[in-house]
Amino acid sequence: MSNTLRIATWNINSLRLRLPLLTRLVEALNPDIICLQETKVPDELFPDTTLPELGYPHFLRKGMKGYNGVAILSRVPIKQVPDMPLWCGKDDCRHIAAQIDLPRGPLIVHNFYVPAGGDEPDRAINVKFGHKLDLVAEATAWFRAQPPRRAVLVGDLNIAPLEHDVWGHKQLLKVVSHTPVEVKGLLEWQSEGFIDAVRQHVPHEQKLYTWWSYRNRDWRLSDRGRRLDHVWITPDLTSNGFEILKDARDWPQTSDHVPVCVEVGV
DNA sequence: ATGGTGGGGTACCCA
Repeated sequence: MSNTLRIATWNINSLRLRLPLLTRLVEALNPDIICLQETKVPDELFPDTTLPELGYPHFLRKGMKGYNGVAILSRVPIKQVPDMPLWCGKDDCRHIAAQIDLPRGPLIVHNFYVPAGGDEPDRAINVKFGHKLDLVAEATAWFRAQPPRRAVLVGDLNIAPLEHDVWGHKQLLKVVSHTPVEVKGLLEWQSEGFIDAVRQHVPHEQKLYTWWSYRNRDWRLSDRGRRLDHVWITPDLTSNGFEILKDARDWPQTSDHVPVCVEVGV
């Protein structure tokens, strides 16, 4: 018997504005669990009557006014994992974790929104870059102290770690999201017990993106993408396959990120 | 080299 869960992640860049697009996501990917980042909605304004109609009666959310915000929507019952760290001492709604009780034992789903990090890749002059590095380092230390098992970690991690996770490796070495110090940090975090559940299916010399800037008029033609959105699993789970919903980048009034979905053997 | 486009919320900040 194989038990699987389809787990999707999407930086939706305003949940309220793009609520209609969630229907398309469900039709295209049929996920059991949807992890969202940049919901940009305070909890008291969360659309909690619409989500059950979409087929997701179970959800957790952690939102604030204007910025950031994460949510986990589920077809099956979930409960919030309590007592998670306040990363970098900030209560800025960048992480939420769910527990799903399954026949083989509980599964933990972590949903992260790592800071973008500003423009200048130098923490001496850009506190946002320092914040990004610090959050990644804190998360690394946290998972080192309590090694994950039966866990899935998803989110907009805002770092493209591999050469072919960006359109131009050399061009982007000094661009925030692909600098060596960020890449090193992200890979160290991943090495605390996780496997890249998407890249394991794709040769490393093949380009793979999940984000295309709004600033390119013809995003598909210029194809200056980056793989900023990730799905990691612990080795006691299996990644049976994945989908990067590139077509979502052409949806009306869409996000600059596209959804990523992995079918996980749990 | 620069600026290009979005969202939030109503002046800029953030991506």
